[in-house]
Amino acid sequence: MQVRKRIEAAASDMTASERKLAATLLADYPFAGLASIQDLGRKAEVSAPSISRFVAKIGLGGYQEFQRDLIAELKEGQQSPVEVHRADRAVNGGYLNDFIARAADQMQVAGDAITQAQFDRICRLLSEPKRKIFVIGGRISDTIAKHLSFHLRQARTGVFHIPDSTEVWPEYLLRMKQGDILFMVDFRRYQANLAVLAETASATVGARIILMTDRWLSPIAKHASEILPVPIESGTLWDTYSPALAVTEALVTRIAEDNWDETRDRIKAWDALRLPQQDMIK
Amino acid sequence: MQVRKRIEAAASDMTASERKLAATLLADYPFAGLASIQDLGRKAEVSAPSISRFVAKIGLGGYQEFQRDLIAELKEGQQSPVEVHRADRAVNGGYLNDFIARAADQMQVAGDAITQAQFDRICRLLSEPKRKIFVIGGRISDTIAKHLSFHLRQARTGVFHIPDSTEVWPEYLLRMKQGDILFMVDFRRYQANLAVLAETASATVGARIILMTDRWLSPIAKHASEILPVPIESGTLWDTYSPALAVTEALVTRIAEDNWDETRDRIKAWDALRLPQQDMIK
DNA sequence: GAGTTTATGAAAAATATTTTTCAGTCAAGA
DNA sequence: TCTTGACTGAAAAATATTTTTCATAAACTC
Repeated sequence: MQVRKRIEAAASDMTASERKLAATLLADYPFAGLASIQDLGRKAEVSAPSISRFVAKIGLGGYQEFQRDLIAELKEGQQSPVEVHRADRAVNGGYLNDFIARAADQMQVAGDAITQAQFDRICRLLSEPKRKIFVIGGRISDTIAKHLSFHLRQARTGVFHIPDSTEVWPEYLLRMKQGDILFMVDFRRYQANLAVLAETASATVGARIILMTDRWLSPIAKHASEILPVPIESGTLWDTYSPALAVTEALVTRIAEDNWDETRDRIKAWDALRLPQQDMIK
Repeated sequence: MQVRKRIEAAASDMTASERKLAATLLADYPFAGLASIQDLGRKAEVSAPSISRFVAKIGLGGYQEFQRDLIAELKEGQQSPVEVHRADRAVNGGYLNDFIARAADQMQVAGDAITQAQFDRICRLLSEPKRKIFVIGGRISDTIAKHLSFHLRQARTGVFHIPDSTEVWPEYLLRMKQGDILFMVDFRRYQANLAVLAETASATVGARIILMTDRWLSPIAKHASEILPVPIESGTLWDTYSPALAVTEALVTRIAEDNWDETRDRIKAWDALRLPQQDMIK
């Protein structure tokens, strides 16, 4: 139940100081309740014990629980940017447009959650030629990981995409050296085997792990030295990976731009090898 | 100064656990910071002392001051969410945000370019249980195609992802019946072999081709009965596939929602088979 | 590879916060 | 006016929270 409702429900049966308290609380709801019990006491001109009793009276376990509830409400009620946005353009509707608007908003959120410095740092790490780069993702998110490794491979040497099958993992682990990068993408419905891989790579080999994950943080987080948090809630049945893809693309594009000379040469060389085969079809 | 800005400002000079902390904080800003230092520590997989030091580093007097600031911001922002949001955006620029803004624009374009009627029609085609669905993409765009087939497979039977290697294609072609769907994703640097596949499938087998492509229209277009045009120019060195992914996600989400009962059952059955293996790792 | 620096968390200490106890106050009724 | 009972806050006690200290581990440098 909402805290506000609880207060209203108990209103008929309140003492003088409790009413003072209730008024103070509701006058600046829910922020007044976020101060310490002392501060709130001062503000409402009521002693701390009265507050303690009040909180018990409205059926909560204690002042801390009371605050937790308020925060939860606030978070809940926090009008998501999506809603704000949608109100903005109320007109255009349609399933697709709606979906896209949400995805676009989540992308914005991703942009805000990743600092510029972090972005630069990760680009730099992925650019250093001495480090090898190993890339892997989860069942679904491997598509994102593939995108990364594919483009990274055009910009530099030493990029390996680790296959799904755990059987060949040791082979890749053996190839890793200290300081090499293991870039992992893991979104919810985290895979236990990826966590094991992370553990091994960081503990045994000394690889540096860069993790792209959602806000609940995959268990890999504890081994990671860089975390790229990306929102994935689309407000629908399934998650959206568009923000993750956008961030990935931003990374690889930046890296390619920074190393343009090498990238251009590599693409050229690569095309020369690929084109003759391209039309080969039975 | 906003706490978020403080974090960004200090980002260049952070240790590993501080970065983890920053990521956690920003991923669920500002609510993550409203928990107790212990809880936050648990969430970010970092010790309480590290948080204490972190808070000092970003120039605040202590955890309590940090929380007070967050609450003040929250209260501030509550007044006029839209304005605050806008203001935020304007300031922070940077490569990533810039990139994301472009991608978001392109997504809008995609939304406008696909009519609601077409979107619905394609969803319906992909939902009809009698038609089998074959999916394939180009070298890079197969990422998008994989996403489609993966999710589609959760909503229905008879979904096949055609592998890269041309050698096995005939096998798939033999399996196709008139009226089956061949969903192809092909962006510039079109692959000749895909065009051949399209030609064969439509002329010989009588499959219906749905094509997702960019505005230059892949050579497959002439065989396609539905074309989903998606913009891919990012204004940078490389193209962006975010709009394509967003459209794909919109499709599969809509389809799953429309066939929710079946989808739910399939996912459940699927999980039952998958979970026991999930932890299987050497 | 040895030595130095730096970062980290466990434990202890310090601090802040909340709850309980308890004595005083006040109002209502005899 | 006295008694009774409920309400209140000061102070103490109990808790929870935060910060400091310190030993260890990791990373970096020469």
